[in-house]
Amino acid sequence: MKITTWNINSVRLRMPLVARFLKSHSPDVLLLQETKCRDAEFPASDFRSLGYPHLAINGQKGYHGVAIASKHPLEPLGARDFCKAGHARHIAAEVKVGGEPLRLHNFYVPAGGDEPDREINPKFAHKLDFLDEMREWTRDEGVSQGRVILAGDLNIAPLEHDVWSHKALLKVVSHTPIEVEKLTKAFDAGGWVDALRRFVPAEEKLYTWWSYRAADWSASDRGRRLDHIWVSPTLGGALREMQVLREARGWERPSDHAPTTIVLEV
DNA sequence: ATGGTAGCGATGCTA
Repeated sequence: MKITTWNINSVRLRMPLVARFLKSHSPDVLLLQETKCRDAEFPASDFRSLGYPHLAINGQKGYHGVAIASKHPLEPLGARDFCKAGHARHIAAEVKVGGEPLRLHNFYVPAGGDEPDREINPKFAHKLDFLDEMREWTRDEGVSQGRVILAGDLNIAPLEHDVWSHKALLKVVSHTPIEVEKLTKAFDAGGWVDALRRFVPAEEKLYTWWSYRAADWSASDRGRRLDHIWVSPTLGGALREMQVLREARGWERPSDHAPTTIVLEV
């Protein structure tokens, strides 16, 4: 079972890149964030043609938006409106593998704006509240019980080597101590396994995102690990492979995020 | 310390 998460930054604009990725890597399931279109505008027929006819979509006009595309039938499990903000930032579905259901939660956590102070920046306050709700939801609803994957653009790089410079980014939204603490509490509440770090030690750099604003993103290599795949305790032993497709960041008119994939033996 | 780019959709907001 191969599962990819990718912040696509407009699914309509980048459908050719999605097609290129699906044809070359053929994941069973693709989780997308920042689709940036209403459900009626989602390029469903393109996904059907590519062999991904099963879709669970939660979109909105212009901003945010998440989707799950699958080769295998999906059982929709709905979308939670975190913080009652009316944003499309979560979608869940179940896919059957070998007769056993595998539950998928696809997240797009708020980026949080520029100023890391909840008193003066409502977007940062929203991000912190969103993370608190993720922890409470995980704890109170037993979200990580059974075969479950929580993945997506979590917009936080929690470890020192999830960013190009820990020291330089301590006051930069995505790597501040308060965000890291709240994300870690949500992670601990589920007993989740950090699937990507199972394959790359904490002492090694690992990024999934490189800013559009760099003159040469690859040469400067000032990346961050903003995209994550967490698996439930039950699935930890089933992890076999991980890949961050860095080369996709160098494709024509790319997303600023790279497709990030795990393989599970289930 | 600063400013740099991108998408949506029609002006500034979000990232």
